[in-house]
Amino acid sequence: MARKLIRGFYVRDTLTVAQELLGKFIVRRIGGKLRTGMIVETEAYVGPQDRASHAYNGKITSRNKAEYMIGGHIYIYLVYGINWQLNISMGLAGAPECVLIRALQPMINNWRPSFRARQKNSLPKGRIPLKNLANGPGKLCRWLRVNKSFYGEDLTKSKRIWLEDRGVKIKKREIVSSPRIGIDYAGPVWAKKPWRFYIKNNPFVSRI
DNA sequence: GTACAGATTGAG
DNA sequence: TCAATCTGTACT
Repeated sequence: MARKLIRGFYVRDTLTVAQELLGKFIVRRIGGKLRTGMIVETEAYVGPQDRASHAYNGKITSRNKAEYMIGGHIYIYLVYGINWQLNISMGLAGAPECVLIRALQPMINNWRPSFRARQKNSLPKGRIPLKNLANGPGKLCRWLRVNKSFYGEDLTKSKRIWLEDRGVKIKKREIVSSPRIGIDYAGPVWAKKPWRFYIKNNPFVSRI
């Protein structure tokens, strides 16, 4: 039933994969337990021509070099000093393309974090509505407990994080595309590209 | 060495 | 509406 996504899935056209990632599952092993969420929102970044991409104009730095890896590797970085952003490299080695995972639908019915969990994740006290657990790129990284230590991780080989196809099919007409979030600096042409994708009417997307 | 802004978030 | 918070990057 559940099939782990293999290299071939990621080594394809980035805009296509960004849409096909909707309905796929991220599985994260923490200790002996699995934490799973269905991807409901993504954004595509297609360097080097994309002004919104960290790899615009072919720029390579120690921060963004994971973007150039062959599809299926994690490109993760910190924004605003606090929030990690989980990206997956796409395409062939040397192609600076990636997909940002913006929101997950957590695969749990209810969740009241333990004191220990709150400490480790800097989570607020009390019950956290499922809806607000992973409905944003920074929040889902906190929930999955991923950070710089996952930089360059191979999703097809890792024992602590990978992606699965569980047979959920998202139809074309269920996919909404819109401009990407927070990239006005890229100028009107690139900021307007409808490269943000999310599942229509899904309550777990970061915003409408 | 220093300055500056950001693929966000949560509080007010 | 705005501050938090820190790293990468550019420039002196």
